[in-house]
Amino acid sequence: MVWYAGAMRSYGQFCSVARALDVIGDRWNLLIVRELMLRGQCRYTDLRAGLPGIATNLLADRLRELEQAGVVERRDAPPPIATTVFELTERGRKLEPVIRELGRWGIELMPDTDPRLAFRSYWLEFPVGLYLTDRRPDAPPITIEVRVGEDPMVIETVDGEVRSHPGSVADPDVVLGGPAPALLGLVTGKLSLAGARNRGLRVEGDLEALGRVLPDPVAS
Amino acid sequence: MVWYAGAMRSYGQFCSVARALDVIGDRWNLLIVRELMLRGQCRYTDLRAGLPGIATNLLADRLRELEQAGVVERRDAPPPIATTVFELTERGRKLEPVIRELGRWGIELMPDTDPRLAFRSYWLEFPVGLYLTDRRPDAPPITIEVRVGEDPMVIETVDGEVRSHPGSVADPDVVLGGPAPALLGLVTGKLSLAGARNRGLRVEGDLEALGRVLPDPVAS
DNA sequence: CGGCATCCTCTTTGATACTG
DNA sequence: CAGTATCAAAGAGGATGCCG
Repeated sequence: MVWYAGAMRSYGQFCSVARALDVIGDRWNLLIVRELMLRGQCRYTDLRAGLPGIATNLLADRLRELEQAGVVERRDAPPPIATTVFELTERGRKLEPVIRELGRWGIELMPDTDPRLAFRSYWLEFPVGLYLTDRRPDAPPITIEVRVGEDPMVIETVDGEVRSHPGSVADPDVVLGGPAPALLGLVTGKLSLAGARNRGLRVEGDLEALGRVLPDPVAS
Repeated sequence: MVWYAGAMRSYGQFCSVARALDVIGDRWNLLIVRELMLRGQCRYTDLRAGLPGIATNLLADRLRELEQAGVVERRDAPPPIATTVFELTERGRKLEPVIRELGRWGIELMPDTDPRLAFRSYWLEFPVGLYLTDRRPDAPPITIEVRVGEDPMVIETVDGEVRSHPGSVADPDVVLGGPAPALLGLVTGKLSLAGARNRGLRVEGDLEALGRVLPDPVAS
């Protein structure tokens, strides 16, 4: 069967914004890029797990289109693994500012609470990178383990920067748990520590280490 | 008739990138924002003119959704004008970084030539702001008139910055004309002045003034 | 005119089932 | 695991009509 890979509907405008949207403006496309950006190499099944609700044929279509547009690369992993992995190309990685600005803009639209929404812990990496800063870069580094959603995540101070990534850590300075909206409110400064606890946040460990990276809260 | 304003399909994810796309991810939405950002207040008909190909019912639907989401504001202009105008709200204006990063990313995907694409001269304002700089901010200001597409546009140096806006100017230092791809190539540095002329660019006036704001070309 | 609403057709999406 | 096949529902595109 031949069908010329989607033909890629275009706005037909000589404008770089419109051209960008020709390529990554279709539904799901930027979320596929988000997944690959946050998790690196992904298998087809990993992507499905991070994109709840996507139809499997749509994911296959989109990956083909993004590959053709030079945003995504497909590689057949070597023998021991024997599976296909997808990852961003250089062009795809250049979408990071777009995704980050979208995420920044979307923060104000986040619901205070809605238990029906899907959640993956690594989605918190964007707000963590945007809102947390190390106020005492010369002090010894700290680590915070976040237990929200399925998999744990680590926040750590490295050379004055605050990084985060999936995974666990031995003997963290702080352990955070509870519902995602409470944690997000704490990270963005929309909730104070007390306010976040009211919303179900659980905090164990060194509160001073936590305060070192949190922004000043603007509300309760 | 009741129809609950589009119900606004959602990805259903607790992620600010997904939330942003819930609101401005639908087809045409970001281009509507682009139009309002570049042109300010617009009438319905102005928007249609800047969005060739949009179905009229879709534009009406989208404007209602964007209004409901607090991105766009509708105002009935006072008696003498007696028409409705649309403009961005504060939240809408905050989309500027998103649009700018999209435009930056899309530059590399622009075709070298394609006469079938629609074009409006004010669409050049994004690349102008991204690529042109005043290399001699202390020298007297200069003005460049661009005659590409239907309406003229002015580029001028103001306090060391390069600004652009629709309109004309008396006695400009340089007048540029010709096909849009040639002008874009010149602005982004993908074409030298000679290369742009080969592609149909017309230049009249003070070449030195022009060189003062252009980037170093990276190719011919 | 300016600002839509309706009607119709075509394409895209979503849900589910099935396959090498 | 990495998709393809199928089908119903929703959305997009185009033409036209309506009303102040």
